[in-house]
Amino acid sequence: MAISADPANASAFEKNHDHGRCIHNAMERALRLCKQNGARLTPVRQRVLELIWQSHRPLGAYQLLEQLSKEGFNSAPPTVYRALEFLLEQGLAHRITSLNAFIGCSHPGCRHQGYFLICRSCGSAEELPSESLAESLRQQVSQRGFLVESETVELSGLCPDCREQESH
Amino acid sequence: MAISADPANASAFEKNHDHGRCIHNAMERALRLCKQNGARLTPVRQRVLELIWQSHRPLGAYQLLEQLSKEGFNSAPPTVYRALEFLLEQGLAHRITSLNAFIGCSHPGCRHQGYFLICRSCGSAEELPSESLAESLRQQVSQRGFLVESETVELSGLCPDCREQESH
DNA sequence: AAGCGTAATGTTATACAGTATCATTTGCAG
DNA sequence: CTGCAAATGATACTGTATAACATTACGCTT
Repeated sequence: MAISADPANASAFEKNHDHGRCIHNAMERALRLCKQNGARLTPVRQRVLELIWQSHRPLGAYQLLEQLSKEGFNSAPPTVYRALEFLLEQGLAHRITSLNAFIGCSHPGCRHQGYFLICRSCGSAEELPSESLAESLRQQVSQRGFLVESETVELSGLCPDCREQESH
Repeated sequence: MAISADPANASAFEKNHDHGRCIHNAMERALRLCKQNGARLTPVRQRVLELIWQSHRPLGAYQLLEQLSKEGFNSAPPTVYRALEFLLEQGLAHRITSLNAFIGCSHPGCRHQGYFLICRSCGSAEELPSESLAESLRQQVSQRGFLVESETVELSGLCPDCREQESH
């Protein structure tokens, strides 16, 4: 599999991109967006965001909690759930319902629902930004007079890399 | 809103269809399918299937459990989860991930993933059998070399009836 | 700089969802 | 009727998420 041209904006399924830079960029964007919205990216919130960016795999609330606890943060469930709620509100993270887990949003700022591809083998999840898909969903549904307010679209299977592995 | 032509096969959002008949039909089909597959539709399993058919709204495992308990069935969680597992395997029920709840399958027998429209106001959920949607999902995704094994597509919002209500 | 209101965090407890494990019973093929 | 496999019973536990209330920190006004 080829390495994407821009290492800071690579696919989650690209195992070799410059992840340090990738996280750094994400944090910069997050700070900018929060300032812009008059929202406070406090230490816990920032740290949670970093953690869910660090692994390109969705993380559960209690995994995050454990890490936070190691780092001296308060370690009761509400702490992490509040931080996550904030990040979801600001459009900085997504929730992966089918995994009870959370992941950083790869296109923060623009209002959107995430459509996700989740690899059952390596656990990575990638956001699928497809306007045409959104369009065809909307079309199907409005035909029936249904008003869509939120969408959960999560496809699970094998990412290109793992698919290759398994065929050996 | 008009009453659908076939009362036994109405939309979940049709509040006035012949629901007794609707359940009856579902149970007949279920029995036939199980016999066909050499699977045993035991009393708990049958009752759970009836319960999730009765309300056109997805029911949580513990709601089901409570009802079973009232009716003298064993009332420990594994009982209901086993029954649900069986029904999912047989393609008689679906799981609605975003609600942690379960609903009867309206097209049992044919292998398919359910795409769901869920009304946040009345709680009904309806299966959206859209081949074209499935097609466009598959297309988007195979472009990226991803192999889809299972799909979760759940759209939440307002059903036609509730939409009307709210506009008053 | 002091005081004040709101937002954020701390703390405890509990609700809700799902599974592991092992014992017991039931249904059915031989 | 016997012996195996499938189904159920029973207990305990793991994991996910929120309610409720106390306390602290922040930023604005005066």
